[in-house]
Amino acid sequence: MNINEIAKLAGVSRATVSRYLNNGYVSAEKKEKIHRVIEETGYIPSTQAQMLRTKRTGLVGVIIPKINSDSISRIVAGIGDVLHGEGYQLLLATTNNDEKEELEYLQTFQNNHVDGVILCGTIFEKEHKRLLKKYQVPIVIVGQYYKGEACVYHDDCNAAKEVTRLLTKSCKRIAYIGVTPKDKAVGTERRKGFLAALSERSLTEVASEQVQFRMEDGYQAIGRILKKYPDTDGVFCATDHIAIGVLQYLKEKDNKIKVTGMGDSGTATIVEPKLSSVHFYYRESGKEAARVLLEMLETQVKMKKEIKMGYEVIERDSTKNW
Amino acid sequence: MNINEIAKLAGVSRATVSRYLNNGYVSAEKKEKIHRVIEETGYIPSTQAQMLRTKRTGLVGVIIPKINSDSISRIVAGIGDVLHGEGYQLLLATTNNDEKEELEYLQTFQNNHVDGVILCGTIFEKEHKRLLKKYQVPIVIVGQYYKGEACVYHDDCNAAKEVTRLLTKSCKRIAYIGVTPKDKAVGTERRKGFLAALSERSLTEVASEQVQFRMEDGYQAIGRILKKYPDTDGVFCATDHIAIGVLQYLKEKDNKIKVTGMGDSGTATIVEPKLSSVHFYYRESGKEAARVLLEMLETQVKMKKEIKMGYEVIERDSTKNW
DNA sequence: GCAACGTGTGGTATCGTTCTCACATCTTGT
DNA sequence: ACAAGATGTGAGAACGATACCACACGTTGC
Repeated sequence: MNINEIAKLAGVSRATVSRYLNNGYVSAEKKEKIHRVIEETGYIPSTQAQMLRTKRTGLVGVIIPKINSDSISRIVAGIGDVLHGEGYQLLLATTNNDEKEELEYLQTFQNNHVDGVILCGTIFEKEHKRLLKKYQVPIVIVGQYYKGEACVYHDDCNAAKEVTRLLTKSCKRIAYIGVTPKDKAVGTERRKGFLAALSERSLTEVASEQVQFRMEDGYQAIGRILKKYPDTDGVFCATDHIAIGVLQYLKEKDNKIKVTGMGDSGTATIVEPKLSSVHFYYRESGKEAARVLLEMLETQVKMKKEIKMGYEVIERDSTKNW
Repeated sequence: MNINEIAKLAGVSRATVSRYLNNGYVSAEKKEKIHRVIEETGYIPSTQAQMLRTKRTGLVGVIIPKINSDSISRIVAGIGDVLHGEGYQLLLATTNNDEKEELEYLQTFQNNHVDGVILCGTIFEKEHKRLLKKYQVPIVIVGQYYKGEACVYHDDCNAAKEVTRLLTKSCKRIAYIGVTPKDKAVGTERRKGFLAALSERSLTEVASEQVQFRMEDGYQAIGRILKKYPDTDGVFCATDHIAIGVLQYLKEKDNKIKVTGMGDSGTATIVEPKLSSVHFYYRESGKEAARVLLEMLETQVKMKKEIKMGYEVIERDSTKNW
């Protein structure tokens, strides 16, 4: 069932059917006829043919490190909120934190397929910069500041600074557990904020560990730290996941030092003690990124809008006496 | 840059370039020439044109109620594991638990766009049955048993039964908190298993609440139950989320009755007491569903394979004396 | 010697749309 | 009354690939 058949059945030309489906400029009489035929046959235009002809796919590629993450699934949900409403579908690509896969997907998406890309990135190396510099498809980066491209990011530095103050107000020997500085947002910025808060009080960190994003990493890191510096009285963790691993260790050892996380994951209020953390409006970030992309798609202009999202420090029990 | 240009530059016909890209049957000499031209120009075949011509899109539609869920994100991850490897991309559609949206996406996907569909369904009503009966696109249902279609589902009934035994071995006045029976897997089957375990010991439930999937629902439901039946000594919850809400309430009231969940979400080991639950191999379910779909895509046969996945009961602290 | 087959090649039709153009008709304003 | 514009229509050319067909050549086997 194609547009030709419909045209024949309705006794009009193919072009008129096409207009009926798109512009207008069709007489009421023929409109009625075409409408009836389409109704009867259940005809639906071939998206493939439309894609070929119009160069629009109605697809937006979303590249994420992994789906099974609180923050990322919220971002994706936000993107969906906005884009689904505008008739776009999300083409999801998970990279499993593999930089090479990420680059591959960027390539794939660029070549074809999608009208735009939203990149939920973590690490940007030379290869990324080269690729992004001459990227053909509208792209928005979310979760990281990236000079020269549209991006929606979080005020990681100040957020980290403020949450660290929950520690510095009562602790003197504070340790740091974070991630690789290659991750500018989570690794570098949060560390910068952490150190800024310490120097406000003329403190220096007791110890610093660099780990992955998993709970076990936090668990083990705090073990190493406490072994070496048993008098540590506060721990800053770059993510809630890490912090929860830390709490688990502390509970086992019945060591009630203070802990902060970042991200306010769903589990932050479930652990005991409830975790002090920073809430980022991830869903909003996703929405915002989608809106910027939409704007680029509509105007066809590559604008390098940079949107910094707010945050909210939430003090719970892990920075009190528990 | 299209296949014509490449053909011209390489001094061969368009067809030969096409063969070079697909079958073979090209002389070494021309292969070399074409290869060089493609290399130089960075030419990439238009997916849109390929889609139109071949009727293959390389896309698989995945319909899920919401992305921000432990079980679902694991299923999606599993689907991705398998399908990405075979050159398919996932087209994600979230329905926000809205039946109408789900039907819409099913329609959208059927009409065009995708080679196959994986439906992560919850509720199947008349409308679904009508639609699925004459569905044109290979489809696999995951998470629910569905007669007449390929499906990958879990042994919810026996899993619920076994996990309930963790309660019946020491409790006599057991309450039930579940979800709507419209959800066959989570609502009906799990309840059936629960009741079966009770009757093994000639027990009857003390109370039964039907709620949504959120933590707050569990929190409030257990409040209502304990108000009416303060001597309740065990609670079966149809999902971990609900159970965690229940635990939160119990901790606040310092009431240490026994609790079970189902699904073994990431938070089950984080709450205090650690939650006894059932582990479903969601990621495997996703993989399995993807494999079944692949088989259907390859053979072009609509097979109604039904795969029941295993489970593992995990006893933790919430069914011990905590 | 020639039928049968495998290999290699190009021409052309085709997929199902939308776009451009030419032209016809119907409203306006002056 | 007539130009200018809005409205309405269809023919035919794209879009960029693959599929099908015809044909050419070289090798076999009998």
